[in-house]
Amino acid sequence: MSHSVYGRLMSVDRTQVLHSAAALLSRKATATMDEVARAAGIGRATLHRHFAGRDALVRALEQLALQELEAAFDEARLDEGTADEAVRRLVAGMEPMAPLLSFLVTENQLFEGDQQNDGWARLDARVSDLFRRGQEQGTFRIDLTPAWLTEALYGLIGAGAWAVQDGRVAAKDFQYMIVELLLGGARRSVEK
Amino acid sequence: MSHSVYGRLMSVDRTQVLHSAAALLSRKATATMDEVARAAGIGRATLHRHFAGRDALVRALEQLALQELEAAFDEARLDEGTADEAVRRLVAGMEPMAPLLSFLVTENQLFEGDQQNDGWARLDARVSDLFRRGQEQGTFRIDLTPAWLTEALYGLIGAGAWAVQDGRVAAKDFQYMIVELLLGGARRSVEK
DNA sequence: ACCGAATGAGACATCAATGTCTCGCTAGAT
DNA sequence: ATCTAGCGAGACATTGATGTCTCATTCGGT
Repeated sequence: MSHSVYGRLMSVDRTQVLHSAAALLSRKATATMDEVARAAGIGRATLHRHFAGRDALVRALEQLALQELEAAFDEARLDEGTADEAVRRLVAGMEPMAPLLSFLVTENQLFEGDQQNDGWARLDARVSDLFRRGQEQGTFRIDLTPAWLTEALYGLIGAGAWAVQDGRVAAKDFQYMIVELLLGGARRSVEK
Repeated sequence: MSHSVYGRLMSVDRTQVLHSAAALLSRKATATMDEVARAAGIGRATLHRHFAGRDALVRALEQLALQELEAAFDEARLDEGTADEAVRRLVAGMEPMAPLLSFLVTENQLFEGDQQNDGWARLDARVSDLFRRGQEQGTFRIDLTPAWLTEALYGLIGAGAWAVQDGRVAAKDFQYMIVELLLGGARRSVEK
């Protein structure tokens, strides 16, 4: 009896398939199952063996995103240091999954009417708490609700990913543009 | 011979159909032609008589959005008053088409590889010019490029539309949240 | 060297959406 | 009152993606 990581043989790495699917779908949301399979370098039948259908694939992508986001949030240590610094660490940690995020956000129209996956609620709460902490510490203005700042963060990350992919913003400026707009805003502040 | 507005009889109002299609598609981007027809209160065959196919429908929606955005930009008088005030007028004028905008932005993955519709380029240029003007007048920081601020504006409007539709932000706060974040940012400024 | 599990390729049925057509009807013009 | 353009409803063929199956092959473990 052989058992590798998960107790059985694994020729195709499920995670690797998901990542290439994410890369493709974030560029072409309507990509076919066959295109996803080819992009991952596997056959369509094999893709079907691992993910029952397109829905299952999207669900798996969502789970992957949730898991990686939780990890990124942990690593960003949202409750340490100033809220400013925590936001910077957060954006930096989220950059690698910006394309996947923007795909899932648009795909989340699937969940309209359905129960919201509470995994997203947990993440939203963590970000909201961060902004709330910044407000309580006097760093952030209190007239913008934490909920809105959370939405704005996602929106700006999506816009940034799109702008970079379209060549309107240099990839190296991704974090700076988002963080500076979110934290500092377009209006010039006398402090700074 | 009879000729009304456009030289012939019109039982179904093409613009009205497009607006209801926009309302539906912004909520459910994968809506079927049949669903679009039902939402507009017409038959599927009739919808097909007016728009050859789904592509043609999306193109028409795009043209409608371009036309209404141009009008909104004109009415916002982007080159009058301070850049701040112009941005406020701009966001106010764009609010009614926020859902349509967010739909088209995600749908614009269709144009990947194709030629970008230069109508969008014109609009982008007008917004970019506004931000550039604000920079030259010393109101806006110069380390955020006009191109990025333009993308951010679209991104925030999309995020705002989504947040409102999802009940996370009150509709009446839509303009305020977007404008204040875009102009003032999350970091509290001593002036204000 | 052997064996079995998993894969790739392809065939196949299914299904949903699309696009086209016909036909009976109605509203508006004359 | 009549006529006709345009509509709704439905039937129909077509298309493309999906999901399932089979079979030969390959790769890893023993």
